[in-house]
Amino acid sequence: VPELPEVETVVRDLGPQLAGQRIRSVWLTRDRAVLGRILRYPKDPAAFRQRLRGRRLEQVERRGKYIVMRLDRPPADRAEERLVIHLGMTGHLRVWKPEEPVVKHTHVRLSLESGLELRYDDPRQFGRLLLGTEAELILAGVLPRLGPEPLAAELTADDFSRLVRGRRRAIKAALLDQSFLAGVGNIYADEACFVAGVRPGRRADRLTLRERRALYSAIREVLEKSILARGSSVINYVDGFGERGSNQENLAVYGRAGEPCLRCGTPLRSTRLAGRTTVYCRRCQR
DNA sequence: ACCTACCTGGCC
DNA sequence: GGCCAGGTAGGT
Repeated sequence: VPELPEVETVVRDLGPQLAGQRIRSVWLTRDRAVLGRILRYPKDPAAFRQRLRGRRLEQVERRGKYIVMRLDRPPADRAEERLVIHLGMTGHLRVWKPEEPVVKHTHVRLSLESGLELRYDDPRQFGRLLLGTEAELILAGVLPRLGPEPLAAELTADDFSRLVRGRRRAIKAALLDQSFLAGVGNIYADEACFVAGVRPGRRADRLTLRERRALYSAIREVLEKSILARGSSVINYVDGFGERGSNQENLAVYGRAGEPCLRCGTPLRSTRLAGRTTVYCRRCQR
């Protein structure tokens, strides 16, 4: 579900509600099988609870599709720990009033000093929670290395161009690879390729300089536009307040297979690429 | 650099 | 009942 714009929206929503809040208590589902899938580090639910209880949430940030919450320093002056959350396909992270009914598939609840509750629900259980220092999480192999942030000012068109030139796979496969670029998923990969006029199946290293530049701008454009629209709620994405985004109304190709291209009217084609449904216009995209 | 698996739920 | 879904990991 959530790609960069959706995660960014959740992070911006949660920041003010969570920053400075101490965690009073930690509730975890008693379903051990579910916990085993979701708690990636520490694996032991008791250890996870104990390490989180009483800690203060300092700041909420995003890295790729990950939500990163910095925690206050532990007593013994050890390195700073983070609570890292990936929403998978169907994860939701929201602040609730304690009296509000707990929705099905709620796996984690943190009660805060403010009296509110941070709840994590995830029907498909593809999301995950990690808690530890950066070194610890990297050592445990639970934090994959991520490529650059597509919206970072440091990533220039030339940088991007160089990265693309070095890949031999389909450009869309590269865009979906989080170690190549962090945060783009199936929706925005297709949308960016459309805006850039590039077929998703083109080999990355065969794109022209012009096309690589167009793609660089297109990626930033579709991501920024979606952030402004508070994300794409195609199926069940909601923001940190439980509200749907509106960027699904801006999507030109994703989910529009067979419908006329908005630019030329040709019916959009659907194919399978990198294991994902891929929609493009065979006339506008070369 | 591919597949397939991992889950639930919605739609045909 | 089967297929599909915005995600990754883990095996080949």
